[in-house]
Amino acid sequence: MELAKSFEPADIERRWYPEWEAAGYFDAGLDADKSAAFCILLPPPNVTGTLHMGHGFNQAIMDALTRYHRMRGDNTLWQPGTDHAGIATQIVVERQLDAQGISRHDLGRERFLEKVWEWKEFSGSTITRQMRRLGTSPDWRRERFTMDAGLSKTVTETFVRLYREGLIYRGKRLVNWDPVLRTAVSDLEVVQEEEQGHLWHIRYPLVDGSATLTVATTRPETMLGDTALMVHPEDERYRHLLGKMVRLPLCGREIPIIADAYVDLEFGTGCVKVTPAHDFNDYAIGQRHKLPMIPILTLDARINDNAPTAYRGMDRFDARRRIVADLESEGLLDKVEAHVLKVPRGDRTGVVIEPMLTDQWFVAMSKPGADGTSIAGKALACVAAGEIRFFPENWVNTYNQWLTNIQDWCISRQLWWGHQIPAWYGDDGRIFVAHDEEQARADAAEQGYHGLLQRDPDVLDTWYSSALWPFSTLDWTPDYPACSNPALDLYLPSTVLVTGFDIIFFWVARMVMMTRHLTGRIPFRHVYVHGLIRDAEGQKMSKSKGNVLDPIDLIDGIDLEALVAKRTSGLMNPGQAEQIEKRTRKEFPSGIPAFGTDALRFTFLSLASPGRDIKFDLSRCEGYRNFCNKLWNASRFVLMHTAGQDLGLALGVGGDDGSAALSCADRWIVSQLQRTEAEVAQHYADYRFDLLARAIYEFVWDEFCDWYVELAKVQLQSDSEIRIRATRRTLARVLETVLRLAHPLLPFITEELWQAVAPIAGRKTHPSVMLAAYPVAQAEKVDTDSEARVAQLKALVYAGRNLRGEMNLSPARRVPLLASGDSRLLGEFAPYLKALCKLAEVQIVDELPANANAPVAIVGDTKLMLQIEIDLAVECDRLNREITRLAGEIDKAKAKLANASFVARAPTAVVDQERKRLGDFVATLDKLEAQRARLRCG
RNA sequence: GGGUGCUUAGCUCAGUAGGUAGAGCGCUAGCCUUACAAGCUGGAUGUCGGCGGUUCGAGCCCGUCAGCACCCA
Repeated sequence: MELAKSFEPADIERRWYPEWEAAGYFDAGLDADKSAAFCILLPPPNVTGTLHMGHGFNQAIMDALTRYHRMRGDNTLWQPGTDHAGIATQIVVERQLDAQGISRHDLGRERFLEKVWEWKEFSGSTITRQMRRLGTSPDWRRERFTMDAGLSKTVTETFVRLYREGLIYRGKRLVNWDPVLRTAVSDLEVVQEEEQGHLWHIRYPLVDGSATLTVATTRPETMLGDTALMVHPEDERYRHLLGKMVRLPLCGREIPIIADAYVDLEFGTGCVKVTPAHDFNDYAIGQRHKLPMIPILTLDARINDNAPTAYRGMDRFDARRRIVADLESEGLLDKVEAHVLKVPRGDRTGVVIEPMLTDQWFVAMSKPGADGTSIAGKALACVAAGEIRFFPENWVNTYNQWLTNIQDWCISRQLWWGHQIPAWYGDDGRIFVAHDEEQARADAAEQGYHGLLQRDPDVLDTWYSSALWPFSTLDWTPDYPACSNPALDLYLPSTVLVTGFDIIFFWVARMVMMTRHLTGRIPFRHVYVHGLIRDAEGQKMSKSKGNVLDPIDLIDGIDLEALVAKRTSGLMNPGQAEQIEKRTRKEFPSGIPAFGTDALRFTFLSLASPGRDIKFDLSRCEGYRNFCNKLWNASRFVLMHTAGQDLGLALGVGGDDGSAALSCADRWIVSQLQRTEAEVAQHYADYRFDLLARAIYEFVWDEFCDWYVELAKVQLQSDSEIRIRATRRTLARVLETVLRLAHPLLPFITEELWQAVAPIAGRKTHPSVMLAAYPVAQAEKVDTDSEARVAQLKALVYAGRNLRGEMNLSPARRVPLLASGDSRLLGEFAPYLKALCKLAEVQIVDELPANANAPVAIVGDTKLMLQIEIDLAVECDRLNREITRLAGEIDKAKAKLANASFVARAPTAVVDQERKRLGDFVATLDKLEAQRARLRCG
């Protein structure tokens, strides 16, 4: 088979993926006889668009793990699927309709949902197509969607169970309300952002007219709903006013002055207004002091009829301006200060969130369930007990801290896209939670209600169904564990969850809580938490910043114009287009070249250092594309010298042409390979993909290509057929092993090369490398003798090359070398030295000629002399520099050894090592000085 | 206010038994050496954020300060 001169990924990728998939190689392993099972759940991508770099990163890791375990022979499942992403998806579709001038209300719920399903089909298939481009190997036949019938059934079942257990309840509470979406959102969906605002100082007159109290507020419009003023109980300034009434400006209502230690004496005037219906802290205070709650906003954040007529129907921000103006004209505005405050905004819409008193459904987090422990308590316990481990470990703190201070989870959303809440209401307000309407009706009849039933129109928070993902995707049924299935038995819990730290709360903690509570099992054993992919400047990638990269564009390449067009289209704020274009043209003046999937994956894995975000660096990607090319060309070399040749594969070990024929170099590279294999296994166990990638990179490039292949070239010139065969065999087998070793990181190139190399190496055990056995280190092949000898050889080669460099010899110029030292060893090394140092010949002598004006290098007991006429001054200068350097090292070593404390307290091995270093330095120095004397340097 | 992480070569980052500071990219000199110019060979570049402590010995452990980033309230 003839390989192209350089690595061309596109064609290879196009060919192999469909073949793997069609052959069923990704299918779940369900072999009950195997002891090991490995499972990863794909964090289901949202069906809101396309994959981004974060997905690529996340999936490169998961696919490496999956392929690794599959090759190790474990029962293996990578469970794929997508998430309906309630709010996000509904927004996308609504925006599309908006562009046609249609609102969802024009369509009605049913037709709107049809539109969303159409979008879901389109987006879902885009995502899975992109995943295929990344070479991922999940079991596509098991693909699930959070709103599939089976998963929806699980949602309903668990909701009913938790309701009956008293852990899901409905109630009127103050919740985070997004007035644009007109839905409640959970605490996690609100981001607090620091913004420049104002602090308005407003005068509230006492009813008795004796004085006015000044209150500082960041939200003057909420005063319409004030039901008290509040001061600190120990605040001397106000103590005499406690219990008195003030008149609420603009409204005329009389409200009391109360005391509560919550008040910060230092902030503002030390006197604050209390609006229990529109502020979370005030809500708590209102309950403590039994204050009335007066909501003053409608669900779209306009002033409602509880307010004076003048403000009714006004938008909250218009009302703010108007109220401030009115206060000013009444002389009640004391002053306005600039003030930095935290503004709550919806993470999807960016709109200011309004605390709003509404009826919602909640999951009780810290209330004990039927078994006496709470859902959050269970989640804390299984991590504390070590059943679930985090990598890196310190994320446990974040997890614990959140669960310890957790609030009840608001799970109802006033949306259409999602799982509709299985609750039906009677005309009398009674609630019947049931699996379906029929059952609700039966329940109602049993309780004596025979009237109309109306289903709750709301849907569940997307994360509710996501929380069930570990078992819902494995076809859990309500009869579990009495009734199960092989996949559920094998893969719950899964082995490791691979995810970014940004969804530890949203998803990880909730999966632990729900899975543990509902199935009694933990959802997964390990949680590998990785960082976020950022742009080259460390900025978060986002459409609005115009700095997103599409992983597919790094694979296929993209020209500048297309990239600019992509980044500037569909912006929420088209005004940003110009700047985005400018930046893009500056950062990618010639677009992005095609790196191929393997290079991209290798880049992701190399950058996956724990506890660190990733500034994505295109030059790294380029470097790993070059690495792929290196591997490709090394394989070409090996194939050139082995294809159609006799490798002596049939000959037994120990025979004439068996392992006895292996040279020192052959044994050395095999030995290094074992060490690399062992190292790789350890890095997989520790989830250190950065070190893993580097171990493979260094073995392939630094040891195999730079050294072994060069040494093999010499051996292939040997006149011993036995030696040549052994070399061919070593080349082929080491390469074949490397291809298997690297396959989980570089699936495509390794497959393509393995198909050519494995048969030659006599190792075509399977139709695909992804099914072949993963290499396992064999301790008996570690050969410290040959390692030491090759280390010596390397040192001589380095010394020879260095001499050439120092003497400014052109690489084309071949010169003779004289060597003195261990003549047996030098005899063995001579052919290698000759080739690797580009020498005309290597002559082994007892003593170097005394009076030659030639450069000499000292390596241990060996002296190397290049036979060239040189400028005496240059060589003396070089010797002097080397002598000075050594003298410095000797001084340091001597000082260390003269330190009695060091000799007495440091471990013997360290002291011995230091003595040896000193001895070596002194010996080398002596020889250098002798050489300098011979040359009669000045 | 509470918490976490980071600060090592020009850039991006490794350095997890405390024992002679590393890689890639970039820079530089020279090479189309029959696997690879996406390459080969040689070279330069570091008060390991500051200060203090523990230790025979600190990039690594402890304390403290500074700067940056993020999370929670």
